[in-house]
Amino acid sequence: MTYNSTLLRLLDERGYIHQLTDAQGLDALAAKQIVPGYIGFDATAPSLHVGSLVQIMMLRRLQQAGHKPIVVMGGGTTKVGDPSGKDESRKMLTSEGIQANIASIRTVFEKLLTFGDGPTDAIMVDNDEWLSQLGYIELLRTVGPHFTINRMMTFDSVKLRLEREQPLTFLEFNYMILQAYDFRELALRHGCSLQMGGSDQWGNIVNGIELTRRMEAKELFGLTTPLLTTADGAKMGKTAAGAVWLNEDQLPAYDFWQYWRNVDDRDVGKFLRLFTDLPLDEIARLESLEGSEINAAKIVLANEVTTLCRSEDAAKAAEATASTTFAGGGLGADLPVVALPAEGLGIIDALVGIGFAASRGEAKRLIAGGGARVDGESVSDENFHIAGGAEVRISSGKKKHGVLRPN
RNA sequence: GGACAGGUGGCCGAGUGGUUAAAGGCAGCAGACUGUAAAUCUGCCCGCGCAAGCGUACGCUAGUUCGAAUCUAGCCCUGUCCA
Repeated sequence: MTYNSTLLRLLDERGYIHQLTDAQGLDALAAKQIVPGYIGFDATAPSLHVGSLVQIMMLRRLQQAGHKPIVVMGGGTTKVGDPSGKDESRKMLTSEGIQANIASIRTVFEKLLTFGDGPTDAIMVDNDEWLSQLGYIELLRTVGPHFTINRMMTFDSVKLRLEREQPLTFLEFNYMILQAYDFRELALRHGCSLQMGGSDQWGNIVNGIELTRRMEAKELFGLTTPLLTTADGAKMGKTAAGAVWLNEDQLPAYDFWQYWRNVDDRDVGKFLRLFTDLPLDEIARLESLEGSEINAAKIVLANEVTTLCRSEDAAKAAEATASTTFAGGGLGADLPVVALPAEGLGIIDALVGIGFAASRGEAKRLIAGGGARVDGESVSDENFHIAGGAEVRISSGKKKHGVLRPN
């Protein structure tokens, strides 16, 4: 369908919309007034990773379209501890830990959204503010009657667990109630009328809408994004080194840049639309590049996203490092560096030291497989000694490079 | 509280006394081919050691045995059904 509001047109043409509860209703509302909309985020780690970037960008679009983004941090839900994790994740975060995480996560939002007190300025709230105030009996009496177990059992999150015979705790079962409660609370406190989220949040969002309709007779809207996977079917944001973190102190800018530079050909257009502000005709042009020319589009993607999430300088530095490292075979400034003692260093220690191998055994396997290089030359002798005194380039495979620098 | 089924490496999943550091798959790393892509093929994939080897590891603990992921007991956890 075609939309009248800037908001839905923008979200639609850039590929953010998967499901929408009431397209006409939201379209009409967004066309005539400022719509405060929110998305909830986890506070379990000091940084979000690229898996959350779609949601963050959607808040940015909301603001670009003249509406008000509300970032909801799940401080309250985090406090409870996420029981869905496997055996090890029983750790309960302390309040201080959660607050520190929220502060750290906020730095990224500040790059992508404009915060303040204005009508379309973004705000950040913590659901701990209201969730920790809830009394159990009170909650049961007020929201309890609006949920039937019958219906809760039909939600995918519940159904899948039961079908796979995996444990589903009462705590988790209550998540959807708390989430629904959040939406109502935000509607009352901030006039919030839209909740967005990943497609897995659909059920939670709908619950919030229904709860608020029943309790407050207010009409709210929900919108979900498509589940973002890479072209080869993997979930976004995982690489060799683990998650692709948005915060600089969790992942150096050069590695962040490299993640986007190495994206699958088929994902380039989609990612440009979702993760950059480039105009659509420009994206169409980049996307149509074929063969090795698409690499130019990937560089644009990497630069744009790195600029947004980190800084323009970081993007430039990363690109410069990449081009001298890959094209010239030189040493870029952004490469990881390890000190090279005057007496030199064994190849194994060098590989472990710079983090290309987790253990000495792994370093040896890398060497045996022909993947270890010093100054571009493959090293097959695990006793190889790197002479001290001069800067040396060390590589694991063709993509991971580092510098050994005399100290 | 009871009956039954189960708890294996990052994940899934074989394995019921020695030839099992544990089949197979996925994920990951490297090589070849390329475009710092994909697909494909090949090798690697617990730690230490140049190596023979050593140390850890199959929910936890204690046993049986020359020898246990495999047998026994207790405990913890999960599922299904029952109270």
